[in-house]
Amino acid sequence: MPTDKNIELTINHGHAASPPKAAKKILDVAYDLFYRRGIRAIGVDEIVKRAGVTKPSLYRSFPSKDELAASYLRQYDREYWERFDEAVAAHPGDPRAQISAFLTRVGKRTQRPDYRGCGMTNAAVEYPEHGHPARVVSEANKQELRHRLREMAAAMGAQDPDTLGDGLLLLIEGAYISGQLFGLGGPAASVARNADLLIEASLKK
Amino acid sequence: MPTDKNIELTINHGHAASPPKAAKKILDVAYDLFYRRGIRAIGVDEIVKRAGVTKPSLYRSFPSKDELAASYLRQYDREYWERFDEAVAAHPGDPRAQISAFLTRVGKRTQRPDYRGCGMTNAAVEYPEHGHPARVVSEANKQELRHRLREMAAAMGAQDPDTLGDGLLLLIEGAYISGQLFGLGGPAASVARNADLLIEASLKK
DNA sequence: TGACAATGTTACCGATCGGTACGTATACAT
DNA sequence: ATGTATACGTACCGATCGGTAACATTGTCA
Repeated sequence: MPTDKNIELTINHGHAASPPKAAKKILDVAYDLFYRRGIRAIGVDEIVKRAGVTKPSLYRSFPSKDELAASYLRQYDREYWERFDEAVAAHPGDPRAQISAFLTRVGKRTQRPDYRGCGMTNAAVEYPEHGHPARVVSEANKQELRHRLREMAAAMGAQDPDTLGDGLLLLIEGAYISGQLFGLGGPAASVARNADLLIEASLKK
Repeated sequence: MPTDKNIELTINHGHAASPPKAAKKILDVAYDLFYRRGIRAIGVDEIVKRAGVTKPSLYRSFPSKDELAASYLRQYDREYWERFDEAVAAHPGDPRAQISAFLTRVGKRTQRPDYRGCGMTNAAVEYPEHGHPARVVSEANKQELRHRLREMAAAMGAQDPDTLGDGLLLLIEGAYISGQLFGLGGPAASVARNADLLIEASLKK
């Protein structure tokens, strides 16, 4: 991702206390609304209204609504890998424990009453057209997830690391979706246990 | 689902050869467009244009766009269980083979170049609001799927049938989503193999 | 103080959104 | 032939969509 002219890079450009606080407020509000109610469902008018600013402020910081959505997803991406890396860092050198920690966390998140699934997954569903700014970010996130899972499956000594890594990804995506579909007590609650069973069955004997 | 005032029940009401064919064309076109590009992404104008009819024709057969979307999903639901029951009927009395057959089929479907995921899942993502006509149909479909999978898991002698059933559901939903995210060669291709591993690890020893 | 750049505001654009009032065409029964 | 019911089309509605032109305000420099 070589070109990135978005707000997250220009938010404090020099002057110590010159505040483009509007851009931050806009992104914060857009993040919340896009995640909770969907990107297509939210109009720019509602975003600027809730952010307490006006439309031109939005369009001076973001070239378009689609790019604002992409910025939201880039923010989501950062926080996503933060959570992932926390689980990894908690169990150095033990990929199986890392996965277990991450999936336990995912399982818990999916049981929260306001859980709305994975922002990345949802965006890809909302924008099937290849090349859409939001979808590009989403696809990159998922490719990275697949890559990491396959590597961890190899590190934990799976017979077929690619299959196990992909199996874990299927369980994770299933948890994201069924978390928002079934709510509390849904199948997503069992993602960690099922992943553990799958891992156990996939290791070299 | 006791009340159902929609077109599928009134499409041939008496006169042998004088049905409102407009309604069928509308539903067919809506099915295709809603599935391929998303419900929110498609306006009623495009539907009637592609169907070769006019807007009042649509609103005479369907009370609203939301209800048209619900009708599309009811149609999707019927075809869904048709496919499911075919896999079941192919292996009478052998739930494990039934699941295997269904998941092999799902895996193949997800690898088709124009695959766009599960219409039910996608609709639930597009409409997070509880009670939305489209979401109601989608949730019912998923509840039924969960129920059937848990029953089949019990029938095949799982140690913890509910956990295995839910695990299979997670894999299936993961396949639906990653099928449209990764396309050909994505993780969804391995859904049947991973399900088999999970089943093997979940049976009573 | 004056100049400049950045940010904010008012008011508006054409296009499209879901939905409808109302007139027309066709078929059948009387 | 003429009523009656049904299906379909023309033309339109207000609201909202994403986006912008022109102007006012602000803070930071010299």
